[in-house]
Amino acid sequence: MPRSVSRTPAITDVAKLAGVSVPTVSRVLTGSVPVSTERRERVLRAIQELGYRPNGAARALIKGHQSVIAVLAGATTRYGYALTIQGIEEAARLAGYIVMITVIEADDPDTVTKTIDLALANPVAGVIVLKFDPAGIAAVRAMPPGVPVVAVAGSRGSGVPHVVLDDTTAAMTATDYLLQLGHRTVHHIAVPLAGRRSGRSAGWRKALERASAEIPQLMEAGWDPHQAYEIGLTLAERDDVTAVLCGNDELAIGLLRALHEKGRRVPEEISVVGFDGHPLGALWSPALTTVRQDFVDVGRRAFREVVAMIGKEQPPQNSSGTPQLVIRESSGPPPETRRR
Amino acid sequence: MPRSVSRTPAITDVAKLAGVSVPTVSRVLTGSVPVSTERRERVLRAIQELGYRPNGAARALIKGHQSVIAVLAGATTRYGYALTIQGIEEAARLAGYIVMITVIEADDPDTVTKTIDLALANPVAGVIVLKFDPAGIAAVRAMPPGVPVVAVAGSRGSGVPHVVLDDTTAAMTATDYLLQLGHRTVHHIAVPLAGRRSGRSAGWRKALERASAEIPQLMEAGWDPHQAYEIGLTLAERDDVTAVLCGNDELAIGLLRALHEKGRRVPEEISVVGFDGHPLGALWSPALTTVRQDFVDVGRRAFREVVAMIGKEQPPQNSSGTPQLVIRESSGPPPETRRR
DNA sequence: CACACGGATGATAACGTTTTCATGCGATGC
DNA sequence: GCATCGCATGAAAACGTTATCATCCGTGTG
Repeated sequence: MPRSVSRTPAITDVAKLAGVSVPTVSRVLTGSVPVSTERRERVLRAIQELGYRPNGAARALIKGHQSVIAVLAGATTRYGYALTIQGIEEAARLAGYIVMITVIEADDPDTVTKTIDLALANPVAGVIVLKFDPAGIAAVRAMPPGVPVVAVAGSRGSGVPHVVLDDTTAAMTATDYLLQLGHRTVHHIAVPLAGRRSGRSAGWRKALERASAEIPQLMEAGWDPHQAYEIGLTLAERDDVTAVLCGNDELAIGLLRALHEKGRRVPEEISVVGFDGHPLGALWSPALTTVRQDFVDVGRRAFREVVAMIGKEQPPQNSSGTPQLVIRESSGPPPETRRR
Repeated sequence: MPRSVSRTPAITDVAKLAGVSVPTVSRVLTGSVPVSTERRERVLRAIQELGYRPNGAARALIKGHQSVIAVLAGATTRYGYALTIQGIEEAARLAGYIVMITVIEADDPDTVTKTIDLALANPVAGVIVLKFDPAGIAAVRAMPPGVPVVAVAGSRGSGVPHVVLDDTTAAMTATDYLLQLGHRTVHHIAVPLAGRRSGRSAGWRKALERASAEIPQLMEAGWDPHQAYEIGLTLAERDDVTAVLCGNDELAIGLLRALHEKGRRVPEEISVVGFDGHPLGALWSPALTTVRQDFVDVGRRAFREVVAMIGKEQPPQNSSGTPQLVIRESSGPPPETRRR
């Protein structure tokens, strides 16, 4: 009979029931040192009987080394975010780590610090910050020193190690593609943070500059595709717009809807290119041309990097994933070219 | 100068530097007992200087009460899954808890048990299982006794407390709606697990039975919208199909694409209704009629339930969220009615 | 036969924090 | 003016586990 009904069994209870010492039970559990078959079986039987389960806190305390990776993100449900987290989780699980998710909702320093403190109140081995938005930037800035931290971002940054998903190159590829089709210039509906430092907007601008094309006013949308829809309604009235690069596929789909409602034909009159490779983009009519980004892979790389930091090892060579232009139905030559 | 560069500072280091006892530092940290202003300031200064950060494992060990909630899920990126996790995370963070995510990849007992053991090797207060698929069912089954666990599912189940998202009612609502429009019957493309116990398929069947309508063969698709697309290609050839209820919005969009390619008009010839309320569904052409489910709310409810279990409190009254039929462009009366 | 050796085992220390208990001290009540 | 009380503080115990060290026993070697 267990000594106390209310208390969860501890290793001492197991040892007592099995008639062995506490360290022997521990040895059976960890398998670090051989234990005679007879005792091992007695111990296992006692564990079974008591429903014993080692206390993780005590384990973590003595081992000093933690096996939890904290992920800080401004959101979890957006396509790129969710996929990156998936990559982190998968790599972590395979390596025997567990991931903790904490959403950074605001970007004012106080709230961010409070949220980070909550996350870091638990024993974490390292931190991965999804630096895709202002909240992510604030999180990186608010990280206390001494904690291994890696940022995942669309472009390289300073302060902490960055694992990048080369957004700049990706946006240049997409913009170049549209220019080569004959478009005079390419308009751009950007996701937040697009202002100055977003890799996507930077790549778009750089490609236009290199081609000496006119650089139109950047249109900033939020994350909500409806905002791109609203922008699209006004864009549909303009006949100087023949190609639009969107900051992500959701925005592109919002834009497509607006153009459709206004009777503008895609790609005959206007070409639309999205960003990310959202699976639903392929099922639109017209199917969305996009730049596929390997978010899962960047998540895996971030995990490897943070583990290397923990172990003070040399980080693995940080190949940034190659973006892939996926040409589908929503892009083509501009109307002028067609008329020729 | 800190004593050792390599070691992270502990509470003893703070106490030494501040010239107070260890418990006093602890009292400053927890605020449980008043400390004289002078000492409090010395302690805070020492903490600042050392960059001290309390060890969560030691805290968890002594307090006995953990503040980590483990979430077990078959996937994280699918719309409903991601939103449920979002709801859990939000509620948890506000209550001072942190969530750990672990994906259950396979559904064979061995792998599942191993994954759960990995998750439970950490100090967790309770577990929430997303029982939306076979992996989730396997996880619930493999949970060791003694751990507070709540399942989130589309229909009520046994064994552990369930927080439900009344899929059955939702599917009945959608099916009734289509029948009332005049459709002779409603076809159904189901998500996995649809076999016998899925609430969605059950509701669809029940509504047809109640209306004494013919019950067509259920078509089972995976989670990939392309499978619904494939099914749609064959469905487009049949003229006995006038209404299709899909197991989720992604499948519905795959179906819409197939019908569009085959030149079948929606909703004039065929009505399509999705499930979940995916934001992109509203931007399709035609905009997708769907049954919106409040996943975020079910996540919140699951969290409250598991916290109640931990504290042995009476669980909050478990109102199952009311599904909401969102009628958009993809559904309408059947062709016969229109001809009249 | 004495001795070293190796393998299994138990006693004890250690991890870093909070809680409990005891102490000293100034203020208060009779 | 003495006993009592409350308050801030420090010493020590406690949480549950693993690591370290010593011990014991059996075996092989000289």
